[in-house]
Amino acid sequence: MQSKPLAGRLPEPPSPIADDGDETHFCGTCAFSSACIAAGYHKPELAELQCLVEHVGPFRAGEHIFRTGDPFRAIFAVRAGTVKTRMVDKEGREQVLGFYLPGEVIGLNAIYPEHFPCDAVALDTAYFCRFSFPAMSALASRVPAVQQHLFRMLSKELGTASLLAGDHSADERVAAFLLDLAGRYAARGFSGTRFHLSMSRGDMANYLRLAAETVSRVLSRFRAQKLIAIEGRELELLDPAGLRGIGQALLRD
Amino acid sequence: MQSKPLAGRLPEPPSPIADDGDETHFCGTCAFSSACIAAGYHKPELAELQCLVEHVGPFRAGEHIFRTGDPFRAIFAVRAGTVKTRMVDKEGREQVLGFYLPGEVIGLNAIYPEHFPCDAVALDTAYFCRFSFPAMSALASRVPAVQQHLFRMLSKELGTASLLAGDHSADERVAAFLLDLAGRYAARGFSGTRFHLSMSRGDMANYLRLAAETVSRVLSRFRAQKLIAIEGRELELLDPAGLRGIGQALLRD
DNA sequence: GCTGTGTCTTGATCCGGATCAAGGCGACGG
DNA sequence: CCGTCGCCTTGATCCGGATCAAGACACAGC
Repeated sequence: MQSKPLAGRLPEPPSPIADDGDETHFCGTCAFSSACIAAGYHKPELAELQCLVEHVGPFRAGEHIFRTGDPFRAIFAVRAGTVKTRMVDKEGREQVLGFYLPGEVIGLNAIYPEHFPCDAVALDTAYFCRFSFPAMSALASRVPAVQQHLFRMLSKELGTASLLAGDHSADERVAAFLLDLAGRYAARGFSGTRFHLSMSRGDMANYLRLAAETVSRVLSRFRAQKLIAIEGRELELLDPAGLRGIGQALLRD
Repeated sequence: MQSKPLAGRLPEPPSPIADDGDETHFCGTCAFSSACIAAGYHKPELAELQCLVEHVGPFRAGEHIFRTGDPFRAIFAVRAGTVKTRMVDKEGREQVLGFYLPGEVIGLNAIYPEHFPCDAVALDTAYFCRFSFPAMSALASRVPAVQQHLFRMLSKELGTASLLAGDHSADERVAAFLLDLAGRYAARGFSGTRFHLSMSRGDMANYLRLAAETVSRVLSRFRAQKLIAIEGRELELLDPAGLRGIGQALLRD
């Protein structure tokens, strides 16, 4: 089973949400926040955005937010915790498609097939905002900022998908992965130099198309080279510039 | 430079377009056709779809439809010919992101960054419909079917991006690639068993994260196993079921 | 005709990372 | 307390595909 082996985990239940807000405000870290800001908080349409949102959770580590084949009815914004999405082929082999941090959105790849093409699994205790997609589409028709925001989120995810497309060395992959996580944490207002890796080495390796042993070796080497400090899943980037030098081929090509 | 080494190429200029239509009809093979059908051909809004379209081309093999960094103003539907999209890192290494056949759309990954994150290069003589994106967005706000279609196209491309995510053998990759192309040709009304490979072995290999030599060897082996007939870039699938058996791990996991 | 160029194919060798194997460590349950 | 179970780390070996190399072929230009 999934586990949370470390004693000192983030104290999520006490303060799970950066800014849950009142009736007219939205989570400050949320991917939709800029849509709200662009449209203005007080327009009546935004009240509808509140109406079509449903807070769901908590999900414990290992629990599914949705499963492959589930009919698509909503997208989910992560309010707290971390999620992996994955596909499992008929031989039972898992392929991790991505990790999603607070403020990021899962389920966009289900619009076209109308059924979720992958599983979403909580890596730690996680909370979500559930947006009914039909309601969201209807709102998008009336509020250009919401439509534009959906287009942008979809397009953005296209870009990240092509990030790990190339064939790169294990060092490049791991360095780029750590920097990517760091940047995403920083973009949401968290520390971009010290953070907790919510995923196991195995998930990380699977996502990066490496063996878990290789990831472990690379991390050990990076530590020996004073590029990072890492103990279990607690990570600190000691030399982001050095990592950038290693991983640059994968970043903003 | 790019070349078209084979003498007997498709006679594109004579009949480049499957169904170019009149004022109220659209290319039958076009990715937008279902949006038009869903909305009905005769609604006045669809006349606007005609207005915001501009036919561009021809582009000769090797010419750029857009370049990395160009400001994003429009998306392009392929009317005839084939396109590759690619990123080139600062060391000059190329990474092919995808190939686009008639009826498919390029440029969706530029919405978020607002600049094209990649080059689009014609692989043979190619023609396009250019859709102004601001106009398209405005139309999408008024015609739900257009909005929905854009969402679906974006979401669909997310799915294909995760197709080549896993780590698979060279045989699996090549088999899945050939079947993918076959399926896309068939979906547009072309033959799904005999078609021309517009891309070089090098581009194919680059896209599949293999060496060109490996692709060449795999194709030779598939030919020896009577799975395919291939001569230069002319391909026939002799045993699609056999290929499916090899590539199934990559197809609709 | 000859020559240069780019593409494709095939063979020989090499290497990065996968795989196999073993051991450490912390958490948990008896 | 000990035993089990995951997860992580490190070492030893192996292999698929990259790389190096050479040659075939078609075509364009002179």
